[in-house]
Amino acid sequence: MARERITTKKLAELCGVSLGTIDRALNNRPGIRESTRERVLAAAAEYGYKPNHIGRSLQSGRTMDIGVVVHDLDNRFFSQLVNAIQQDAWERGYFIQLAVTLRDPQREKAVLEHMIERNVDGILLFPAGKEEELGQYLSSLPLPVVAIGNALFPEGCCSLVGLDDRTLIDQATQAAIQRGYTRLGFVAPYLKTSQHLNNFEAEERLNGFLAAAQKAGVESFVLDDWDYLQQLEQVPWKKAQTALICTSDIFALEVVNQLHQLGLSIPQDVGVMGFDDIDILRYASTALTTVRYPVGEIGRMAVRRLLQEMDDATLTPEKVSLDSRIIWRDSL
Amino acid sequence: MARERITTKKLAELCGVSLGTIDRALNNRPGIRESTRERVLAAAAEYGYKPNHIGRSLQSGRTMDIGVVVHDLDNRFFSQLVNAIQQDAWERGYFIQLAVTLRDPQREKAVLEHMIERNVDGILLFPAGKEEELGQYLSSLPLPVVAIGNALFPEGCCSLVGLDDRTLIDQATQAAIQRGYTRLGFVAPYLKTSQHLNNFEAEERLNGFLAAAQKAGVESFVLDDWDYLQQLEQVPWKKAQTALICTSDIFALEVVNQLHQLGLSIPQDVGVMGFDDIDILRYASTALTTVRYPVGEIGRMAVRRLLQEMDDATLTPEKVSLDSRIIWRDSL
DNA sequence: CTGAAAGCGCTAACAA
DNA sequence: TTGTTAGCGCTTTCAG
Repeated sequence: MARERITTKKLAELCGVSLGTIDRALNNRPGIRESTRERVLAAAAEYGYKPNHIGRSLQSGRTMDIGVVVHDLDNRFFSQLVNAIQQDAWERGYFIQLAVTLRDPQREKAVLEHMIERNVDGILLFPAGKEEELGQYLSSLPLPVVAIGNALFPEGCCSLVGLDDRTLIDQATQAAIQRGYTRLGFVAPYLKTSQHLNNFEAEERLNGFLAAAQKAGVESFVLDDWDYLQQLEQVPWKKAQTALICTSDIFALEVVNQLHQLGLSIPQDVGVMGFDDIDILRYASTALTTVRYPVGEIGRMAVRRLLQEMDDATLTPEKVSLDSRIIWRDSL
Repeated sequence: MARERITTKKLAELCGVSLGTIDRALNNRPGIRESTRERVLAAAAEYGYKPNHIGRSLQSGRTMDIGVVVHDLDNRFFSQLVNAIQQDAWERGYFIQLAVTLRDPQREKAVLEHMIERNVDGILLFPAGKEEELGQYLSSLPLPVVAIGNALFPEGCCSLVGLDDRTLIDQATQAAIQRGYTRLGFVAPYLKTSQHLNNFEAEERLNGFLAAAQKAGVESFVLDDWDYLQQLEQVPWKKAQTALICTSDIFALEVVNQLHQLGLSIPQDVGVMGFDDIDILRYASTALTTVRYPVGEIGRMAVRRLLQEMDDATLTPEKVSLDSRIIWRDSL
């Protein structure tokens, strides 16, 4: 806690010049004698002048901040995402304002309002709400928003960067079938209880799963509620070679724990496939086969797209799907 | 992308009143006729007026933002920390500006400069630099800084919220000795290569380890370089019951992987103790005994202390150490 | 090459 | 009860 911040005005007094001259010196503008510039810069250094970004923002109408809104950070996926975004944004000269929704559409709205009041130049959002209202609200905002992962309804109200979830799970399911599994289970615990939330990704994955199972004509079931671990106790594993396709690695790891509890071996008795390829799989009790979620690339792509839209307000919403692939390990 | 934002000035024109009246209506100030207030509020709603935080900040001198600077977010510990901070700050009406240092003192300095230019009201910092310069720099800032985890040198230049690392590891080491281990290894890979960095926590833990080992008079060794996993191949495990005390769970998990590779059983052949109690231990191949790092409480305590110092500039730096304890599981 | 003045959006102080 | 004015720190005119 120390000396007061000095402003351009005081600097002008101290140097005995006008504000215009200070500005020309500090910001490398032309039309100033070299000796004057040096004198000003020397004084600025001496008195520890630091530009006041607030004043500059008010004048320029830009804050060089982008707002990042995700569900939470306890979730490994989001922390990796935010990390990638922050890094990339920093390198492009932008700062991050961070807030979380806790999957609560009300809070999402509140957070977005705060972001707007703070005049961020653009927003990256992992949407929690799915109501039509959210889409309209976002389209009405005076700044660009890019959605990540979850799509918004109605579509087309803002750009989306994510994966082609449906096709990927379709392919993963087919791969499981090719490996000889004759019964397929899909694990997406929150699908049932949070229908009012934006579960675009999970729904797309479910659709991909169902499509593949139907095409192949194999038996299938869906565990879409939070009692999914107990449900596993009821499955007649011996009746058919079963593979469990999970919407995320975390659920897959829980499934693995539970299967071990039940005395079942993986993949001999049951096959398990995850989704995300989170880094902690490295330490897991079973090496999990999974679909890679290129979280870093998605973060960077989202930043890139957002900056484009910030730069050119006439750009129309676009859907960007990144590539991915199955990472084969030991669980399926 | 839609209608322009409306300002108080335009609102005043539209309502046919003055700026002062607009202010009184919008901010619930006294001295305005109720009917006028209602008329203004109705107009504000109709035209979608939203306050401009930038203008307000410039006038008030406060941004209601706090800067959060950590090493990175890939590290689970930091993402949990930031999560706790963000939640708590939000509830107290503050927003988070987030940036990472990547453990680079240069970048740390750059990031802090940006935070200051953006006029955050206070900063929470997990320090990367250790030079005396950083301490002096921080004390010279016109806003309060609270350090988390790592202390700053020279001490006393800002408050610190963390654990009593030395005592905790001392106790953990003693506990290992009581369990019958007769040789003790300490694992802190980065101690050797990053001596120019702020490793206050790790150094304190090393000191605690050495103190306990010396008191008990047992054989001890330290693995302080990045080849620690290879080093494990050289240890004559059969010669004495060995316990490995690790500075963090991540290293402990790597150690566990490597010991398994070497065909050793835990804890029969070797004991392993971690530090942090990160949540992913739940899925790990071995249930790790560890020292809990109360990351949520530390984040909240840091926010609390920072707000106090923001509120009262006369407060003098203080060191806050939170309680912790050993979580006994299967690895030691 | 330099200075003066206006204005970004908001609030606070003072008049009316 | 309402209006007017000045100013937060900075940039951008337009004069000189």
